[in-house]
Amino acid sequence: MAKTDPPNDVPRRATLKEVAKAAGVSLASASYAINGAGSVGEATREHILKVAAQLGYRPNQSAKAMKTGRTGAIGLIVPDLTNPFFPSLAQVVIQAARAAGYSVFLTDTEGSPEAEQQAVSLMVDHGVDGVIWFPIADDGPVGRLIEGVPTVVLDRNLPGYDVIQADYADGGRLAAEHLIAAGHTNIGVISGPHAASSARQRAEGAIATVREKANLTWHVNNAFSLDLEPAVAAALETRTATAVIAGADLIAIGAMRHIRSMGLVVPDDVSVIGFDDIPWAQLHTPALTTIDMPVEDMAAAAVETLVRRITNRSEPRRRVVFNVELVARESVTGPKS
Amino acid sequence: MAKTDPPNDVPRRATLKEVAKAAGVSLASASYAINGAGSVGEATREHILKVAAQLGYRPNQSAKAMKTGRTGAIGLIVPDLTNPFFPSLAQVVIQAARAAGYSVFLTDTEGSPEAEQQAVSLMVDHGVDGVIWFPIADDGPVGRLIEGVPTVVLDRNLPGYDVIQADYADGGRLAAEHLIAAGHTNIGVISGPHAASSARQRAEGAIATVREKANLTWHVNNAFSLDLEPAVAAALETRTATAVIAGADLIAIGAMRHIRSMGLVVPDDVSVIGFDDIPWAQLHTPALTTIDMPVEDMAAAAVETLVRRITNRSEPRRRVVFNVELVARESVTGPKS
DNA sequence: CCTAGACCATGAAAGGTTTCACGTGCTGAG
DNA sequence: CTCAGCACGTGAAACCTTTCATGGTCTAGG
Repeated sequence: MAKTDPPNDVPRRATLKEVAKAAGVSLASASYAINGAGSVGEATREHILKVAAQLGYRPNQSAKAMKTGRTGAIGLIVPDLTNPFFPSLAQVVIQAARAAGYSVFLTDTEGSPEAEQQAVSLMVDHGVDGVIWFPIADDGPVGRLIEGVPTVVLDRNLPGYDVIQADYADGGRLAAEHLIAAGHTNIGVISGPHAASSARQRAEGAIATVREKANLTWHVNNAFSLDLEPAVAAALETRTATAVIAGADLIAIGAMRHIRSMGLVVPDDVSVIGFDDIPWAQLHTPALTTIDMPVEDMAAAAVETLVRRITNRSEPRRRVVFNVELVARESVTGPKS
Repeated sequence: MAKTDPPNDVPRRATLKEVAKAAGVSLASASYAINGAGSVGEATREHILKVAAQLGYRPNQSAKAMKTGRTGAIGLIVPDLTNPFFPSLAQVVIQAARAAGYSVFLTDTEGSPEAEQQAVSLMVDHGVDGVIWFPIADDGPVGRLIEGVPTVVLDRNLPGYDVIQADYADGGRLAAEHLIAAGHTNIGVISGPHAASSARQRAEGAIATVREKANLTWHVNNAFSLDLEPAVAAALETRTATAVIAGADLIAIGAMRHIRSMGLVVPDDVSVIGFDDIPWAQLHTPALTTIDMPVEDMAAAAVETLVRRITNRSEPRRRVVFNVELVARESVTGPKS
């Protein structure tokens, strides 16, 4: 009876040593040839490359990582994949990373700081060269863990990190102006959780402008997603506002559903404006007027910044703020006369 | 002038050797203590653990991987993150994987076989313990690359792999029955690209049933997403069908938009039924009747199967088929009398 | 009191790669 | 003709861990 011989269904990948031997050169030369570094004669290099290809050589990344300290992986940490904004972001990040030769660990923190903590730690332990982090809240214990790993922070201005943001305050302003220009004077604001600076900025931008040029009928915060907080529902039900600015498209959509369930119609009875321009926004009926930010550019900038920092840790910190713009659709009209 | 001293802004993580030295034990003992393997006295183990914690020791995964051949990472390959079906899937996979101690490399193949090829190869090179793969088409060159890496295939029945599927044919049947029960006799079918067996199954299930109990007015395939193929638009414009079965919710939504742009209303003029039950389906106006499959269960099953195969490569192949169900909403009514 | 084992602990090899420091042999300038 | 220097190659160390084989100490049974 043969004892368990090496399973031949799992063809071990060729090692560099084997390539070197097969090519009749030293390990060092093989390495140099393949990495294009060192000094190898043109003829030898080609020969080695040919042999390597023949053997189907693929470098063992773990070993490589051990020597170089580079894993070729980056992490992307987002709060909630269920919010369509994030897949859009992830898609571009993955694509850009791939172009730069990196693979992407994706993790979803489920909106919970504990999960965020755990996720990040798993990721960092795993050995990533850098992290793109879209924090749930402004800060928290996670910041410490990431210490030592190049990190670019999306959407929030965390001191000490590279930061990619959009000009939310201006977005809030734009939204308010748009409504005011349409003739609204009684405007309500629903904002996201104020633990997040982004939500604050959006709200503050809107509120400041509304206060200045119209009436801020009410302001509720801490709305999170499609399911409306009771406070939000209550505010909506006062029917005192003819227009609503929501801190996110998801919130806006939730609000519109609620409004409809009250027997009112958007935009005839109440105008609604959102934030993010998620893909559904234009698919919704009525199509949602919203504030659009250049996700693609932001994602690309994030990757680019991260790669830059990975390759040169002493880069000066960067903070890039992208402009937002209003995209007018059907969910806003003038107030009922 | 000091020559560039070791950068102290990047605190090198403690190595196991350092822990061992600090604890006054051998490297081996430290390793055993931390991994809970080998034989270490209770007292020593605790001491080592304490020292390790103090030093903030985190094992170097690359080194570990090199010895053990396990990277603790799995890959998830999906066609298109923009289709909300996939983020839902990804979310559960990531979560389940995390629970099992794995991190997830996510990659989006942009619906293109070349990108798929490149993505997979990058991933495999990177060293993943296994792959969950949602193929674009039924087969192709990628299959070869994955050879040697444990793989579970989602949605398509690829021979030789572990497979997780939903019973699409039955879904098609369900959709057709539903329409017929509502009184429709002229039914059109729009299906996805027939290169994908899933699309074929959906269509075949629907068509068989329609043929049997009503009239198949027309059938166009190769629809892909929101943007309708000209052929699809043309079919819709014949206005010969009072109900349409679409091979995916995204297709259904695209169709509804087109129908509306023709001045017709869903469901009064045309009933529409989709496939997938993506989150938008219920948010859409009118809410979309669709075939729901248990994404969470499928994702969890995929991870579980993969982990099983990783830890025991000689597991028998599995093929799990999940039941689908129809969720009735607003986009279907009886035909106009 | 002796010895077999149990129990702990350790040294050292191995795993695949990069890279430093060095050694050849040749070219071309003086 | 000599020798500096270049181009090309190589041996070996180092990266951090796991794990095998081995050795020492102590206990308990005979």
